Amino acid sequence: MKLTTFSDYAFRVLIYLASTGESASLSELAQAYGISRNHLVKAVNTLEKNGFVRTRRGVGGGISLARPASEISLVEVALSTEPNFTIVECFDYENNTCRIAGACRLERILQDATRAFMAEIGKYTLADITGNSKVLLKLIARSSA
Amino acid sequence: MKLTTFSDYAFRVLIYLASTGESASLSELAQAYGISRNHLVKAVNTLEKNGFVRTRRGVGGGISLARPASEISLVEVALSTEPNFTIVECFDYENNTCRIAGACRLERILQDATRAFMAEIGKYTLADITGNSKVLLKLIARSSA
DNA sequence: TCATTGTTGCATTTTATTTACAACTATAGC
DNA sequence: GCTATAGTTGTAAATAAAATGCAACAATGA
Ligand code: SF4
Ligand code: SF4
Repeated sequence: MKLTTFSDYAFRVLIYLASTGESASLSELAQAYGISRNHLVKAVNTLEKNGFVRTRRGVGGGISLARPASEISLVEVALSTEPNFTIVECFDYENNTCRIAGACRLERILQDATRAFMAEIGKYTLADITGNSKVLLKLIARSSA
Repeated sequence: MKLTTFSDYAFRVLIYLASTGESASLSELAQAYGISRNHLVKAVNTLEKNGFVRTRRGVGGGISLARPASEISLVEVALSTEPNFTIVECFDYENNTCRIAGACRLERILQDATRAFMAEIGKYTLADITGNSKVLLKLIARSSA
């Protein structure tokens, strides 16, 4: 069970933007985390399409938060970046082949468990996880030096 | 985010055994769910190694529960069949490359969320999800006919 | 007009998962 | 003991999903 690194990259972008409080270019983000610019492209794109960040092309452009960090719920982010939450095949009603789907009580339990997972993440906003922005930025600066 | 079908197959095996209350052969299990015998082999093997089922070779052999269904916690099963719960890369301390690991608050939140997921599953035992064994067996019988 | 910076779509590589297979060992019954 | 049954083991192939790379493009500000 894991999230895609795609989702995690999206989180890292948001964390960076909220920590600096400024806008940043794709290249800057890539350098900050030591990951290829290409990897970030899609993540940033998805964030933009879902209204979490604003982007501006051209000189002086870049990526910035579209709303205050305190209004960006972590669960919303996860829901929009993660391709799916099909924990078991029966969750995908259309393609299910399991013969006991419908009567299987495990299905419901796994749904509840997934909801519990989401609820836990939903307790926090981007602001909650960037209160220690100085430490975060220091770590990033040190590694990217 | 998803569990491997490997884990789900393990659950299906346990559900079947608990529902019939008898032992079953790999072939019988495969036929019951309409999945290839080969797929089940590893799942059953893992279940055996973790003490959930007992196996007997030879004529009249087969697979049966190693303990009462009421003593088989669903979370234990998931923990032993799922290859890992590395939600994000920093969970795997050895191979982590994320520069903010350690200071990142998201890490802790995701750990809590995972624990919440587990706790939810841990509320139930195999007995809890096979109270409707008749319905389950009927569904299986109908589809495998 | 130009350098900068994000956008888009596609191709490739890599990894994880799923599935298949075959030779092997144990068991029960005759 | 022989034989059919049934699980065991290790490996390999196929598939699917994710991760990564690239290049041509479009917008923007100086
Ligand atoms: S119905 Fe039950 S056994 Fe079948 S896929 Fe869903 S959870 Fe698994
Ligand atoms: S430290 Fe934070 S950003 Fe880095 S991998 Fe862990 S959760 Fe993701």
